[in-house]
Amino acid sequence: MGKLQEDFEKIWAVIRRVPLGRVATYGQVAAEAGFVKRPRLTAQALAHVPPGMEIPWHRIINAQGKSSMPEGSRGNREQLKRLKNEGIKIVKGKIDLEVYRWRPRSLAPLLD
DNA sequence: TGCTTGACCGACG
DNA sequence: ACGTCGGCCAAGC
Repeated sequence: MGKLQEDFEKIWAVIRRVPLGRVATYGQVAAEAGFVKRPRLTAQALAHVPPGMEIPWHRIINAQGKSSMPEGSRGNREQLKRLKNEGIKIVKGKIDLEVYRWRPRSLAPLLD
């Protein structure tokens, strides 16, 4: 396994902890996985999720409270649809992070 | 080898 | 509520 692949695993592990009905930002996920200031690693990890792997990818949104997928794209609609199904309110394409952001017990892993 | 591009972010004006 | 900038770093060309 390459190092990048291992990093992806850590990111995916964090994403799997985001509970139903809540969301997390790219930067938040990266930091929680031990990669501060590397939100793009989360984006990359999501883009490389193996087919068939079960993971709540739709709960990851950007720091502006919006889906980062191209507006109007299939993925974008699918994401918003799933979030609504989980009871999340979306006003003008935006989610209130103050209300729906996932708040884990530990802010960052001290181990690795 | 160098430059551009990303499912990004926070600070600043 | 914008637009810009610098930080970040793997991939593709």
